[in-house]
Amino acid sequence: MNSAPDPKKSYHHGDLKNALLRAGIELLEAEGLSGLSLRSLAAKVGVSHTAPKNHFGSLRGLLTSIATEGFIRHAAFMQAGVRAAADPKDRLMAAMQGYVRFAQAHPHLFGLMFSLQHCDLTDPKLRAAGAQSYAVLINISKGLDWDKADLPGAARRTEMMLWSLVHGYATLALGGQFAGGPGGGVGFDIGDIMPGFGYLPQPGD
Amino acid sequence: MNSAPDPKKSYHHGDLKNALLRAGIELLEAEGLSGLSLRSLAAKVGVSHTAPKNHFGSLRGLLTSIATEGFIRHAAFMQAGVRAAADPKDRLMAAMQGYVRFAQAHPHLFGLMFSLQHCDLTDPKLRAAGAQSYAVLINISKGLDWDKADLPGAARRTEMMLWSLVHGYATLALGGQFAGGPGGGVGFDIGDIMPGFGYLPQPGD
DNA sequence: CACTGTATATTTCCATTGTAAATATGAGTG
DNA sequence: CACTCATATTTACAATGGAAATATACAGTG
Repeated sequence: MNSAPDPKKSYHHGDLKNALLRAGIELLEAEGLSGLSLRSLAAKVGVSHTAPKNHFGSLRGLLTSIATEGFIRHAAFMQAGVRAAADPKDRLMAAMQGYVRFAQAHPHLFGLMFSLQHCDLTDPKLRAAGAQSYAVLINISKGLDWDKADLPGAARRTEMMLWSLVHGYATLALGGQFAGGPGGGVGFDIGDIMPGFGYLPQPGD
Repeated sequence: MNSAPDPKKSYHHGDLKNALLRAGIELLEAEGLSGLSLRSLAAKVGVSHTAPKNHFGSLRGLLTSIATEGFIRHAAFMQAGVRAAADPKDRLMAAMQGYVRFAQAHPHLFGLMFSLQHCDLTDPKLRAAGAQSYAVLINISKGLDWDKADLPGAARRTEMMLWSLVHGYATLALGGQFAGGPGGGVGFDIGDIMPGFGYLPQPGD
């Protein structure tokens, strides 16, 4: 009846891969990347120390899967804020602040998601999940009017500008680069450093 | 007579710390962060595998020192471009492009410099070096006129906006996030996604 | 010069980690 | 029931960071 069998009773776990994934994220968020090893994860779940490798191939594979799940949650987190907003201006702010707040609430996960060293950046699932997060920004950037809105490739310029701005802010704030120390006060919100935009009429308005 | 004694002749190297630092950066840039271990570095320099620990305390200490040197080079690289530029608009572009080009030319070093996990972010020398890079952006951002230039804290807003934008762009481009894959084409230059600025008269103009 | 203290470097040793290979388990199928 | 194969475990090994003890040679002092 239960779709998830009792993990204690059987030699075969039944849902070990998902259990490892969930526990892996918990371990990452609790102890940071250095606290998440194949062996510590196995110990936490209560299986042999090579079990994770069976499901993820390697530590790199595990971290790639965790980062993928991170992007899924990241996109959903932003999207929830966007849905709750009324007008284009609020939607824009909701997405940007959602981006930053996710990073602050899950610093280690966020760090892993954009790490250039720990994940397999060519993994299709990871790329697809990352594209989903990007897609949220693409959507809210439609119709934004600024001084590059008349040039060729205006839409792509706007997306890239927004993503660069919010990602840079989130990353630098996390590292305490603005404050002179990790965790120090930042001084300004993402909204305070974002250029003001007008809005062009969109199909459907 | 030589300030750097022949490293082959003596039991005591004489300048081992600097030699380790230089070789460490080489190793990092050649093989990535995973290829830079205390032991591989010691082997490259030709000393015992615990010698690096004597000078840097730990792997973390070594990486922190390398990142510090990275910021020094980063700031100098940007500053050289700024000095070669004539007017404020060129200086702005030179600093921004210098930031991005340094990241592209030294991806592993750049990644380490802004890593949240490998360095001791509280290290005073690291923080001072990072502040030097920030200072270059602070200087070129003086007098920039945009739609936040009338609000309180305008100067700090402008600095943070520029740094966020250029840092986000450099990071995302390095990870291939714009292109759908690592190393893929980006599409637009940093200048193409930067808001246009006016210039306010500065003391000394 | 001889003696000694100290910074520098090496040797030895250990716990942890990722990974490979061989082995064991048991659920599903005929 | 017997067979099969995905799933897990056991065993083993090389590499790493790090601690502690030891060796080396240079600088200062008599």
